[in-house]
Amino acid sequence: MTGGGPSSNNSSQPEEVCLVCSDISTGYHYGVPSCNGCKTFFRRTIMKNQTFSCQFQGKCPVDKSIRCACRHCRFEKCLQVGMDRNAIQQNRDPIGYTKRTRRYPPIKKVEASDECSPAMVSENDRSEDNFLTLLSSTEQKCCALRLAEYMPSRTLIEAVVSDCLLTDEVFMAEHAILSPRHRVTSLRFANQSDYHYWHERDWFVMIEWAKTLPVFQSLPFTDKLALLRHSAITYPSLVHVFNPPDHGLDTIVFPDGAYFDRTPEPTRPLGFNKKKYQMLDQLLKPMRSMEIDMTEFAAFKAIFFLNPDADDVDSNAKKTLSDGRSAITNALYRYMVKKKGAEDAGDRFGRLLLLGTVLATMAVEMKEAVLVADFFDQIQFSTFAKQLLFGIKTE
Amino acid sequence: MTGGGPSSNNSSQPEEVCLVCSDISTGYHYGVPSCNGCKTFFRRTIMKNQTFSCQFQGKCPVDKSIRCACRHCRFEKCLQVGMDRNAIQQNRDPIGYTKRTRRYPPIKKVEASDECSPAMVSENDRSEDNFLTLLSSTEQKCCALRLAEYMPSRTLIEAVVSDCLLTDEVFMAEHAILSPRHRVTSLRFANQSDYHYWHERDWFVMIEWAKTLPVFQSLPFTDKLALLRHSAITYPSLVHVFNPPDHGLDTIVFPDGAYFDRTPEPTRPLGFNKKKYQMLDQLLKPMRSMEIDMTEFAAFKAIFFLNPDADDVDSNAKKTLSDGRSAITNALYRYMVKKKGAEDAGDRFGRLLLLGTVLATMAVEMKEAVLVADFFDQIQFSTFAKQLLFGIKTE
DNA sequence: CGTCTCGGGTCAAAGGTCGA
DNA sequence: GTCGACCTTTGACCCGAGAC
Repeated sequence: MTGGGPSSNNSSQPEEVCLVCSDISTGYHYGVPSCNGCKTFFRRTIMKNQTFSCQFQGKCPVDKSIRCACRHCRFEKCLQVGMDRNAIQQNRDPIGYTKRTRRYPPIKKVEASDECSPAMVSENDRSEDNFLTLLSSTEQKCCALRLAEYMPSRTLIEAVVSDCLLTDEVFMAEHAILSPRHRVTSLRFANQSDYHYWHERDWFVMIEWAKTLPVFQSLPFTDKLALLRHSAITYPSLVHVFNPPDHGLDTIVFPDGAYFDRTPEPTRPLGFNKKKYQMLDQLLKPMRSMEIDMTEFAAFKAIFFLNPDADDVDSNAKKTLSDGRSAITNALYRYMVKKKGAEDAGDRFGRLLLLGTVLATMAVEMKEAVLVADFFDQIQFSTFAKQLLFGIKTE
Repeated sequence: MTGGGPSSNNSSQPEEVCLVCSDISTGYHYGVPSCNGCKTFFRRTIMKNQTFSCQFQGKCPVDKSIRCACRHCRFEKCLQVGMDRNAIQQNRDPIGYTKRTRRYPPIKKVEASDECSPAMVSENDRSEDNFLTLLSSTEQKCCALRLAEYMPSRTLIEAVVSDCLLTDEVFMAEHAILSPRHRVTSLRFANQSDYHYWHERDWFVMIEWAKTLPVFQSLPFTDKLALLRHSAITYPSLVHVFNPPDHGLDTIVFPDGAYFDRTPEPTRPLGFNKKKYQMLDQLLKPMRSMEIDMTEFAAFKAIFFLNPDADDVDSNAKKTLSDGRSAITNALYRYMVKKKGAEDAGDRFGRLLLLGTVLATMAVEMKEAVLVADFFDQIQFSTFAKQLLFGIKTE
């Protein structure tokens, strides 16, 4: 370049700056280093012979981010830094025009990443984001399956090794249809068999859901069991809390109209009531207050399911789980930034992850077999559920 | 072919369609082909910072004919199809037609922009950030006190109600000096009395530390006890893990040279070894790998100490705790953004908060008195420690 | 004859308006 | 108050004259 090249300058001053708004300058315009916007703004104002008036006191700051806020002050600033109105050429021969291409090519640049860097979203980020989308759509299928009539009778081992139903299009088309029994016709206080019924359904769906997770698929069989066991109590709770029907901050209604709330049930064991309050106060209320959407819920469920610190998980699996979890965490965070803006995302993300402590607490407490018994009373579980909750005989 | 009009393309593709409501698109808005209505709706929602909630299940269809039926679902759809909130600009100068104009509130604009504008931080943010700085300096005092000789003998109640030593300049100047006993001269495998000794010291410091927290100060006495009890096991663990001397990813060395690592100790109870592994594998390794600094540690400790879900915390205190915790969470997040950049902050923040699940697990498991006994064997605690771990007699 | 700069023109996509 | 058809304004990008 010839020595005076605008950008070659000194290394310390890589870009010249618009004297009007401090944006990056595109060269000298009307005698002043300025950006494209201020250049065009000045020309237009002169050409159209416009006058503006300031809504305030004629002292508005003019900055890249707010340069459009007050045209009067922007134009004043243009003059003040020395833009020369005589450099405007009133009439010129018209020039040919060309059709321009879309400003937004199919790929969106998104992600606010400041202009300085290449700003390309990394390949890795993109695949994590795609996975989040996938998780969300899987979640919808889970909802459908949960409300269907279909309910297999099988052992835990059979459930884990069998092909995944959620990804079986034929099966889903045929069976994943709302059962008439799973519609709210009237509310009634939930009894023991309601709890049983929905827990069995949720465990069934849980395993089908788990089998869609690549990280889960890659684990050895015993680690799969360990994770499932670890989530046996928390998974259904999460599902009950998140899924409709939503009856406010202190009532959980099952899809068939059975419900429970903070009403104490003195005839039940202490452990039962404690569990109930915990779920309502520590999970239901915060989750509903946050108005978590399906994508966030799907991510949340997966993050806490893929727990490297779950009991009996082999140490070889910890790294896999930890990485899988991170991928989802990061995608979730980016999702929240997009949805709520960077400012609120931090708070929201923090709140959601802190709910993990509640889940962890529930998971540990319910490991005490006595509490399980309290919670579910003396009613018999299916073989499947017994194996899930209490382990497989051979152990 | 550039020759064709912008949208006339081929006759087969006459109109582009709004990805939100399937109405006719008027072009790309906020990154997405969309109609005028959805465009304006999106802008207004962001500008006014509105939140909607769905009356149904958050799955309302959004279509030209019914797009106004559920604003929550319409906005969700906008986000889902990829409308970019970063494309929203600041308020512009009104282009007066005839009547007066409406202005939106200042709008918040944060993120990446950093360098350009003063980016006025909100008053609230600033005070949260200041508090974080304070936490960090308090943490340094805690370290000093921990390594001092001074060790009071008092009951739990006396400890909680007495004036805070950490903020007593005179006391600190006189007593917070490194004791010769708390220097590593040589390493030796930790025995039972080493555990005891350091736990007693850490409990002592914990209470002095807690008394510096305004939120803690504002609580009723019984809630203070509940929080302290809840952190009785996890607080010392955190301190052991974070504080020097750092001997790598699987050894904890107390300041006086007593150490422990993954060496199994078959003569000890099972609970003891389990606890040890948990601490080393689930806390020490992740925390040291992350290279947490003192500010982050200080915030982390406070976030998990101020646990609204701790046992026996009165429901009136939950809100206070929750807010106090949020303030720190937010400040911590902003700190990480400043330190690591917006990109890495999400990941780091997530990792740190997820450690909360480990803490929660430890806290619950150790509540079983039998585990406490296992861990500490049969050696006698001080009155103070007994009250802390097992409760005060009157209960 | 390049090629760099700085004039002006263009139009997709921002934001604003106001009757329904 | 919200909605959205219909405005104005913005600015990234283009063309071309003139200087080197």
